[in-house]
Amino acid sequence: MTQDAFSETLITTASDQVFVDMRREIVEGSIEQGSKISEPELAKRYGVSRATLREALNRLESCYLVERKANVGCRVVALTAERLIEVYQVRSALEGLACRLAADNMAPDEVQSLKQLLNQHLQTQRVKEGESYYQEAGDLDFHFRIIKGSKNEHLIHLLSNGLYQLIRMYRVQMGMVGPRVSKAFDEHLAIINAIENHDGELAELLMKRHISASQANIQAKFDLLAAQKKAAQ
Amino acid sequence: MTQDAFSETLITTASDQVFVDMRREIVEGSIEQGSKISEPELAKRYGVSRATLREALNRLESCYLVERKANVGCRVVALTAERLIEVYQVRSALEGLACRLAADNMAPDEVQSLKQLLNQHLQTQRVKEGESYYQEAGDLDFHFRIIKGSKNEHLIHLLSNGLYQLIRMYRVQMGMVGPRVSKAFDEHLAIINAIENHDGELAELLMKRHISASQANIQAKFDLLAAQKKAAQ
DNA sequence: TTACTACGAATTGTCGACAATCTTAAAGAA
DNA sequence: TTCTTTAAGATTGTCGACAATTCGTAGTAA
Repeated sequence: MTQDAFSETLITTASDQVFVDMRREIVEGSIEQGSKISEPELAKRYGVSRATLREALNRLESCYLVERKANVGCRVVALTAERLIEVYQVRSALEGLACRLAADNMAPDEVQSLKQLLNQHLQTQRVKEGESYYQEAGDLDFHFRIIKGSKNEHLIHLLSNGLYQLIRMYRVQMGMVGPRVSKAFDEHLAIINAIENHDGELAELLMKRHISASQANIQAKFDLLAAQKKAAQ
Repeated sequence: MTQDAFSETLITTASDQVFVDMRREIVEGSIEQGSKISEPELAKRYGVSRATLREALNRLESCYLVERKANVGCRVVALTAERLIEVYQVRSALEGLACRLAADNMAPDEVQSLKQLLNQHLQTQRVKEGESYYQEAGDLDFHFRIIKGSKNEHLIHLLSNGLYQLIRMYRVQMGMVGPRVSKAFDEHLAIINAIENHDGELAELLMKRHISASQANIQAKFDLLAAQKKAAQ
């Protein structure tokens, strides 16, 4: 029984393992977006029965990575520009809330630890100059800590088990390693300061802006890729 | 193949039917909150195999009505005061967003139809004087229409398939038929006016307030019931 | 050629049985 | 007595097979 990195999923059963594996493959694009999922084929590939695979598919559906139709089957979700907007609208509202709650509920040592993490990121960033570390794992870590700091279990579940896998999927598959690294760092700093001052209103506002900027960044990348794709035809 | 009233669930398979039936029983309290669910027992009761039942349980889990632990089993969610607060914090953020979006995206005829519905509610209310109709179905209908008016599919799914069943569970089991009926009507009117004027900011604010009031109302009932329960011991 | 129908292959939904795990209760040791 | 250990019982997880439905194809008629 191990624990998964990207959500607090305890891996105890075979279907847990298949769920986590498939999730990784979908997020990273090994299993192509929009592609149909054949139950018999994948069951054989993961070495489990169809019942076990279907259990995993059910859970992938609840985090919006696949879509099912009765008697038809399962498809990996398709990353469209429209859906990106929808997801980020929801994310902004929820993570804004998380930030406001965190300003009230985060323990002082949690805040200190988060500030320390930011400093550490700054060091790493200076050395590696635009290395993808910060943008990927570091940014995720920052957001997760604030989400947890809200102490709202329902909200935490909704974001970390629900939305974030889909958001990661966009980021990974769009290849987000842009020039937003240093800007994002400053924004993170401002947010944590607001939280430290228990200024929930400001923290919420800053987080919403931060997320809007992130959305704009991904959207630009999306349009760029779409244009390249069109030119290649 | 029929359609379910409380979410756009198309009932095609046996597990669909079990899912909808169980959901109703849990929301209404026929299946007691906090109680353990025995797979063999319920499978027999619904006349399906365990596989089919488990499929339904998976979906009940994704709308937060049951909780599962690996190798241990399934429990109906317990309605606590803490959870009520958490859920309403999330609801307020999401439905506030829905309202803001609806102010931009709702079609004029949808707005008119909603105003008409409100008038109809007013008539009914005058006749039946505090009858539970408005509080239950009418209020739900109002909120659902605005949620749909946001045109954000992800948000719509999150609210109608996710949160609202849990919210209904609180309302039904707390026996919400209070004196908020007329007040709620006025609040609804103000909200739809803001939407009609495309004033998203105001609409969001009003909706958040409306939901806060609703939360306070349920919370009061919750405390009352808790006090009665304590006195009875 | 085009549209419709009917058939067959493949896929999904459902079932009953077996294996792995947890829970309960009894038995034994400190 | 109280705590630990162990074994039986029950419950969940997993499997392979069968039934129901869908999708593609070939064939027929207009």
